[in-house]
Amino acid sequence: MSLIKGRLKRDFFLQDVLEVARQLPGRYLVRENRGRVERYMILEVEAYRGEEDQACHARRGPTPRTKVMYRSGGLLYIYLIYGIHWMLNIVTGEEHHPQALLIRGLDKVRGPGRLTRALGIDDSFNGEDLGLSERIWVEDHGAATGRIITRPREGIDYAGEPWKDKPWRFILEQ
DNA sequence: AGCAAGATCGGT
DNA sequence: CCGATCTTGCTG
Repeated sequence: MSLIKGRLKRDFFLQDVLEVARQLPGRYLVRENRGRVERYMILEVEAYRGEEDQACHARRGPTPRTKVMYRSGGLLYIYLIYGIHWMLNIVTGEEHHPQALLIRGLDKVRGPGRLTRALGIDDSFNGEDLGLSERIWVEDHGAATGRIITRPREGIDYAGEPWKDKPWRFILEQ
């Protein structure tokens, strides 16, 4: 586990997605773009966990789109929703255990579609390695203030019971 | 080849 | 509440 201040290493993202979801809010998403480095505190994430999770894109098994979720943690999974918005996800867990965290909210940039637009993130980031990338990574700046609350995930009623009610949305309240 | 649905957002 | 906009994955 990376306890020193600085970039979170791959081992952090090899944990189970629910563990990463508890630990990620309060950490910083860092984007380097045209020589500028911008840091945004992560405030809200949502966990998608395994083929059995009927809300997870991996519920139908590996496909061209979801194959990155089957790789080991620390890579980005990017997809387009409604033909309009890019969604930013971080793959977690061990290889062959498809999991990902949707980044739903940053400090000053709420909403998963808005934040990718604000940070200039598109499908060219699919498969990007957070441990090695020169343009996007996550930093630990020490303990966050505030508490983390959980809520059901948004927009996944189609998943049915029990998946639609799992409290797998994690929000940092400050 | 055709089609229905979607981890959203902004405007009425 | 509705439309935008287009990829994905299922069906045949």
